[in-house]
Amino acid sequence: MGVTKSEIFTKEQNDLSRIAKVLGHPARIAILQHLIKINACVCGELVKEIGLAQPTISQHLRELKGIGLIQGTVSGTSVCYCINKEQWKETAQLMALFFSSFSPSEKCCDKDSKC
Amino acid sequence: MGVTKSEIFTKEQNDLSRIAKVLGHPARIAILQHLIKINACVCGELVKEIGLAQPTISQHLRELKGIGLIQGTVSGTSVCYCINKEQWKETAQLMALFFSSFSPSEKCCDKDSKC
DNA sequence: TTTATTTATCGTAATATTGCAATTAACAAA
DNA sequence: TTTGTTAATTGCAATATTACGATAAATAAA
Repeated sequence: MGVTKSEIFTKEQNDLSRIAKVLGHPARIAILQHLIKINACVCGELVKEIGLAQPTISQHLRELKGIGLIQGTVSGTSVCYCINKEQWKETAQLMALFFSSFSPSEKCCDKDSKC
Repeated sequence: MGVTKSEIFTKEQNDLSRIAKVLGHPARIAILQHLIKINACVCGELVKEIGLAQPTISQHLRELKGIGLIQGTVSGTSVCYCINKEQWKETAQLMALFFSSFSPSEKCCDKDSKC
């Protein structure tokens, strides 16, 4: 049915997967990496930098804005985008917390272990 | 057109987004969290634990296996799943590296900064 | 062998995503 | 005002994802 059953999951699971989903496209990773590399604002250069049409970039920017990872400031006819420091930190911590929740133990799917 | 233009992005961007995409569904986060919580193998319990049909869970498990985050061991008629330690560590490092690539600087989209 | 159990696969419907051309909106400069 | 520039929005086509019923495959138990 193409529709995710969000209601049967916890807020944490939905929050984390929402962030991951937005990061789940190479163009959006590329946009973030470019904003980081330039270390300041970028306007329409992203369209040239990434090889996608302007409406497509605009759409990806909106999704990144949707989870707060970037922010845009209007400056004349152009818009400056940059990383949102606070949200970046929060998101990084959320991810780090998730990955650190697993600590390897010996008994797992080994040949003699019973399930 | 619904198809991602992977060829215009770097391997790093494609790898990272591929992982994020798989993590971008609450059911797959829930599966991982349950495997972590049980700290050992789980077989068909996942179907009861998560509220989705058996073919749906099987499909999600296949995607998680696809990026190596979990592994399955056949045991009689059932299959034991657990976290793949090595891949988990590697994935965690890849994510951590990405998030640590941004270090906040002062000049960014502030009212007086020129783009 | 027959039956039961468990998981993977197939097929399909509903919905979501990706990408772009065309257009609109907003502003700056003549 | 008119013209040009930049970015967002709209509309649409192609493809992907999600979910599940039905079925198949594999093994265990009777």
